[in-house]
Amino acid sequence: MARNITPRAKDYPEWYLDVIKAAELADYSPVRGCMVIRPNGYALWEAIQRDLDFRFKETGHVNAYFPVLIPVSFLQKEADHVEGFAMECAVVTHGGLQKGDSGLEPTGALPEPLIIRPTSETLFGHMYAQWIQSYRDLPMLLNQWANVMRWEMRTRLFLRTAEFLWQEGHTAHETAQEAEEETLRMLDVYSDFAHEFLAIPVIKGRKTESEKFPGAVTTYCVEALMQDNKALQAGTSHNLGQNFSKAFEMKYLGRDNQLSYCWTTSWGMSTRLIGALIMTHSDDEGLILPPRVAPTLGAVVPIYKNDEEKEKVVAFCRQLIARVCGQERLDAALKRDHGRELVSVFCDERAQQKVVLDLRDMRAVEKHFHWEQRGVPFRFEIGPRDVDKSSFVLKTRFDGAKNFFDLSQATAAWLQGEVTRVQQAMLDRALAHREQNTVDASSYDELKAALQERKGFVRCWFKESREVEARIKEETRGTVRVIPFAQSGSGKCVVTGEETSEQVLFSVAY
RNA sequence: CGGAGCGUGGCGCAGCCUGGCUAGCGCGCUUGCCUUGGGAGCAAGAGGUCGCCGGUUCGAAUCCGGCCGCUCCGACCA
Repeated sequence: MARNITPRAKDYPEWYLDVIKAAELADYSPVRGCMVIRPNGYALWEAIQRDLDFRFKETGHVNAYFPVLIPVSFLQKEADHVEGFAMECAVVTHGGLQKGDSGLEPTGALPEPLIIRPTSETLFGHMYAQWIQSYRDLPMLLNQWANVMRWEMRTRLFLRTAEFLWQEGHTAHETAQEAEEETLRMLDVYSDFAHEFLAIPVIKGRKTESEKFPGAVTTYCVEALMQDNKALQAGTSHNLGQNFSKAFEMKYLGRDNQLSYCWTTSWGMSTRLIGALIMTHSDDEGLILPPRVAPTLGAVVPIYKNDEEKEKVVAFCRQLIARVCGQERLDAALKRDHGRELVSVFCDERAQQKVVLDLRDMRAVEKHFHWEQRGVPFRFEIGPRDVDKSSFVLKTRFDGAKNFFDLSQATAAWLQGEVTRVQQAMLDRALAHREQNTVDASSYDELKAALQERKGFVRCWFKESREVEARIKEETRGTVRVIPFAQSGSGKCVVTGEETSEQVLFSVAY
């Protein structure tokens, strides 16, 4: 159907890139591994930021901004951390350029090289050490929205790029228990956000030792399953224990008048979520956005044959928009967008969502494809026949449903009802996909077969072991994605036969 | 970094093996007409140092050498 999009069944990675291109979400940059996030894509990130940021504020966090450059010596202070990140750091060695024989060349070598942050634990540690004096300064609950850089070998738009946008929360606490509570609280925030806002079902749990964050005591994660049955880590929350506070001398004078090291955490979600959004919901026709996320919630497409019909139909479209968005918002939009072919009417300023009246001089069918590929959740189709009946057609993007409504039914509350309904239906559909693609394995052969056949999440009893995990990864490309919190009973490890009380989910991951 | 492939208008490609006139085609773009309930049609246009550097030759997109870049597959990863 969509002639510019490769069907998923033919080539899933190609489909993914086609969807991004068709929806104009991102483009490649002149620099290898980097991407330009285009307005349609950035609007998704803004929507994610708005909702997530509110959840951070609700849980007592405040935002700050830390610089992008970090002294190399900082990275060295925590042994595991260096080892984990050293190879993927971009390094700044010079402060200037001069004209040389073959064009501009670096000059002014720095006494100590700087790294472009791959993450900011070290810098937060350094500052926290200065800001935290006593238990009265705790907990310290900061977050920052920032870019980070990791020199990746291979990149994919949104899923893995050299530079990406994210938020990183960094907190310091008085006790180990408080830090653990914070780590788990933020994991809940991530899980709720994924379900409620992105309509992406995720599984909460813990990472194995080999998958955890370099420098963490424990890493928790929310893990999602994509349409092609590969897993995607959607967010992580780390309990850093006292590893960083010892490395950076983050000490506080306690209620007992003794100096103690802080207990710290960090947690993050990134622009990778946009990739998750695409690979969870979209279809062969293009992008599908959950209605709460969509910057353009609805597109109104008038259908007409001649000027007389056009006038009649467009007037009706305005009536419809006035009912759904409010007359004042429509008037403001008509004034602002006067003479433009697309009139954007806010239906919710706070959520920055709008309904667009499409007055472009194109055939209606082409407009349909246009909005469809961009994932707009609702399309209002209005032709002369509808005007005569005082009705309109509502097409729902996620299931292709076409329904007739009377103009009198169209209200802001009605649209919100549709939003709620579709949002839930999309979550349900994604959840059903995950459940249908979660299988059990009771032997190593079954595990191997399931991973090789890309069955999705493969659940089995497993006794955690670096060596065994490495072997399985070698043989199947599969890894332990998550050790879910929800556990009951015990069984024998499918590989070693040892008794264990943990079932894990294996999968091949992005 | 190892293996494979590819660089020709914005995108996708043909031409290269076997050198030769003005470098083609599809999509897209611009203008006009005509159309408009699932990607119409016609007409006229705009747009290319054939990745870069060098060599062979009367003559190079085409042959030779070097370099650069990109994509895919592995090792590494939010």
